[in-house]
Amino acid sequence: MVSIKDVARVAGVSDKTVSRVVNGEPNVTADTIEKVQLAIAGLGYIPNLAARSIRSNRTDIIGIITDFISTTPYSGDIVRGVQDWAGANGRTVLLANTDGDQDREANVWRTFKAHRIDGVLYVAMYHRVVVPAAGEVSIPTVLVNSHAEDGYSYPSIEPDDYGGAYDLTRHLIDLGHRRIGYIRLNPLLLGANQRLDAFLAAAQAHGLSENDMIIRLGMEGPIGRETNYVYREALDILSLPDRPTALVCGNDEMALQAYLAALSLGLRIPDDITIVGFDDFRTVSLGLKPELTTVALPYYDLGWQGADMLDQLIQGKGGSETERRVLRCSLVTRRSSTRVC
Amino acid sequence: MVSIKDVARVAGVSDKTVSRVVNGEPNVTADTIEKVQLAIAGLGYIPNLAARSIRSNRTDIIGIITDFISTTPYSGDIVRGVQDWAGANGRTVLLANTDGDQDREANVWRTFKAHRIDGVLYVAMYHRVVVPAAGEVSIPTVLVNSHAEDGYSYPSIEPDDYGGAYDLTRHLIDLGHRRIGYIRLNPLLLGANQRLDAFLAAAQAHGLSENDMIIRLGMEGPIGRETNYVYREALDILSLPDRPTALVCGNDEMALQAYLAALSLGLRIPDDITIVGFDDFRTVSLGLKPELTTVALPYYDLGWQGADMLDQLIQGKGGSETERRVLRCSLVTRRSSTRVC
DNA sequence: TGCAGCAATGTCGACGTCGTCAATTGGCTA
DNA sequence: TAGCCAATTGACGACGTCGACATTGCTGCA
Repeated sequence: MVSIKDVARVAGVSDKTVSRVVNGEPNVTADTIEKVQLAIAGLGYIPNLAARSIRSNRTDIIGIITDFISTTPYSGDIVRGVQDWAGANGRTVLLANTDGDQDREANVWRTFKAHRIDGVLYVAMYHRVVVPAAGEVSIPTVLVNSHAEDGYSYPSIEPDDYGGAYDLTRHLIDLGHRRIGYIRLNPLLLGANQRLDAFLAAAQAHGLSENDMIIRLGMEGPIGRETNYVYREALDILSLPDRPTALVCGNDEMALQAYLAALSLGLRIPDDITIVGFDDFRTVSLGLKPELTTVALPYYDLGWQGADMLDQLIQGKGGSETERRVLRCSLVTRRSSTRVC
Repeated sequence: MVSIKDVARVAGVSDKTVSRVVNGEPNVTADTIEKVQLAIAGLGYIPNLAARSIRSNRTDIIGIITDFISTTPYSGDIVRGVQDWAGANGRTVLLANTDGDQDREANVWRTFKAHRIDGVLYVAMYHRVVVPAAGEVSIPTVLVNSHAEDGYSYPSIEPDDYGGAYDLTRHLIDLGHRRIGYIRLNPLLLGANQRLDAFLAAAQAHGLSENDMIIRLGMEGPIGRETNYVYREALDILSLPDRPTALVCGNDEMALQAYLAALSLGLRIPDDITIVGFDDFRTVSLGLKPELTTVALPYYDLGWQGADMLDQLIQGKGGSETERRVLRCSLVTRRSSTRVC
């Protein structure tokens, strides 16, 4: 591998001068710069970041740790957001996945520390934090899509599930729906309760009573191995004598099953039944016909802004150690929801 | 950060002896080993891989470059396969995405070279290769989910779309289907032609004529911004007077739209119409009711085995420079396909 | 003319690790 | 008892880069 000294020799200057040119330091003659750049281009020299890092104690590498989320379709966007931030800011991204396994997680932290990375984005599906302290030094960490357990304090960034679900519910009420079905997410998921609470709060705030709502559990069991009742429950709700006019699903994948149930009962969407989802998982939300009214989770921004928060933390900018940022989830109105006539 | 010398001081030995213990070299007293390990544990020492790498010229880091694929739901499994391989083999994974942009791609290669990574897995959706030679040194590279353009030779690993589509078609024929609809993928995709060719070959081999097949284009246009005709075409095919008994979709997302079209026409799946997909994208294939007969793409294995091939290449094991590996796609029979009565 | 002041460039060593080779110890043989 | 060998341990330098500091040469001004 060609080193800075090779360049120096070819350019007929000292290695330090090459270093100056490479790092854009001042006080180098235009003439010298040209000589050096010529040599660099000729030799195809690329600075060795490892060597640089052992001097500077910075690697410009950030790590992403994912748990189960890497098996879900969502994760891609978070990671992409981080990558794009990194690309725009001269950083590189190390990726590791734990599958929710404690030992693997401990290993990942060790590896990241061995690489002396600058910081970690911990992307989880759970309200849960384990940051094993392998040694006393710990790495700046931002939690993405989750927040710290009580008693721990890490900066975090999350979607505002509550706000999104509230807006969604009000959208339905504004359309005149007064009898609404609701199929719940797996209660283990962080967003499950927030979404349901917001639904109930919005409904009550607009004068609906408990009798106006039909709430069913769509899934339960450990993440990745849950039992799924969605289709059955959807069929059931939609077959009720006093069928609701709208059906809210915990997420878009549940909405897919609700579609299938509705269609197989001969119901038309949205004429006979309004169906809405949550997540704006586009494979589903745009794949369904009519396209699905849902709430967009800001996954990409979670990644991008999470990376930005992490950067603040690394730079030691004030206040970021405890920041808990929440990103808006915006209602996406499509053709699956309509006014009650 | 605590270094090997700190450990040496605490343990009362030389840095070299600590190095020996850390790397499991022979000829160290059990007594010394214990002293050193005690000091390591006490200080929380973790070896600095960057420093190690500038001596050894190996980083044990492999890079993944993705293009558009990172925006598709598939990529996750490939990446997970690579990560799991890396975890099991003591490597770390650097991740970068190009969004198909030439400049970004060139940058990514530069960055990877700057990190002196051992090799690259280039994960693409296209039959297309650009490996810009920034300088004369090039990094061992394996193409995943694509292969080299004519004239270039890189090792590659791909799914056997042809074989999978052939099996799928024969499955339908075995079930007695003699009139079959087919909705094509975007012709830009590598698998599109292979799947169609296999379909035609299997059909002809079993005595079907061109008149028995209704072939439509489901999508066209640049990746990520294609126009989608699937729902319309599915409605059209299913409304034909001599409706086919089975409908083959280019992938599972297309099958989703076919389901919706069929159901909205009041057809029951599979009683009135058999529908099959391709990919086994589980959000869809298991989310559909009845669950979808499809062909599983070995994405996870593509990642794992791709990483393994890359490792061979890095180690310089013979023959691997031109290997072109193809992985079987296996038919997954579920309830959406049934015998014609 | 002499010298301060500054720009341009170079020398040297340190970062953390490990390969090379030398030094030390203890035991065993002749 | 001298001599030898193997096992154990340490001293030192090199990897590629850059920070601290030194050197060189030139300009401008008293």
